[in-house]
Amino acid sequence: MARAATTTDAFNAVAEPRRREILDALAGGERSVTDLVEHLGVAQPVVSKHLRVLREVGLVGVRDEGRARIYRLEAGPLRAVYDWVKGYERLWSERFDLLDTVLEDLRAERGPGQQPESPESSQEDDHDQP
Amino acid sequence: MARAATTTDAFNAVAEPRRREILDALAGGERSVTDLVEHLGVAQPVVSKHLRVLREVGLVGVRDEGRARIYRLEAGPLRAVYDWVKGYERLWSERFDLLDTVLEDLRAERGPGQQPESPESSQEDDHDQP
DNA sequence: TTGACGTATGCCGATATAGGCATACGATGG
DNA sequence: CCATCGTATGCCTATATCGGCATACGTCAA
Repeated sequence: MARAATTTDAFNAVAEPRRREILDALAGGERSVTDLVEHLGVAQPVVSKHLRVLREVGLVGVRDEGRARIYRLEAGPLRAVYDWVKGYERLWSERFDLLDTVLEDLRAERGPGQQPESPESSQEDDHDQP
Repeated sequence: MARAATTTDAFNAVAEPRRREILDALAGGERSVTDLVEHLGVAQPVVSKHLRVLREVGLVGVRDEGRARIYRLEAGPLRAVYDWVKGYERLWSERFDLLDTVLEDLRAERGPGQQPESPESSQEDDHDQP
């Protein structure tokens, strides 16, 4: 067996940095291939090939305008990536690990039978690294 | 040039579904290799190899316990993925907002007891598979 | 020690990739 | 019709991959 095709899903398509750059560029608005070629500073066939991959996973859409092809971002498939990685958000902050420990300690101190006050509601703190 | 190594970064490491499964499993707590083998239902060498990749990008850590090796999640590197994809979140939300607007308009147009005018909404969708 | 256990590694084969280069192709303007 | 522009595609090479299988390695129990 070989590695999964880049066109398998957004995860694989987006693993390539150049393709991320393309998406980043398109996030600023529609662009023609030539536009992207200039923006990325790589050969045109390279860009066209990456665009093909992105199109196949539904991350970009195309529109014909005269002899040019205008590409646009279609972020939908990224949602799978987002949804997956989002679940790990709370895990990468050491500070948060510390907080976890503290909370656990508190819970323990309070003793069994006591409920911690609705910890479910405080979900959206932004845990940044110092 | 070939495709970037899976050990290049979290993006590449995580493109493999099996490795995501491993991380998901480890999110529930430390696990030995045998544990993971059972959990995933694949051959042991396969698991060991995936774990190697994950270790090389810093997504897991190991600890020796007797003859077993206990792996733990180390989510840090996922932050790069999260930070990148997070920027796109609002784009599919916007889409929904748009949809909401359209639906609202339709509802308003229809009014109490009115029919919606045949919506010619469907835009592009050029999902092609050559 | 011997042997069983838990893991890691080596080798193989089939498959794809990314980019370089040349070229094919459709649209447009003389 | 012909030349040119804007893009896509084909061919090529070097390189990795993932999984299967066998096996090496370290640890623990008799």
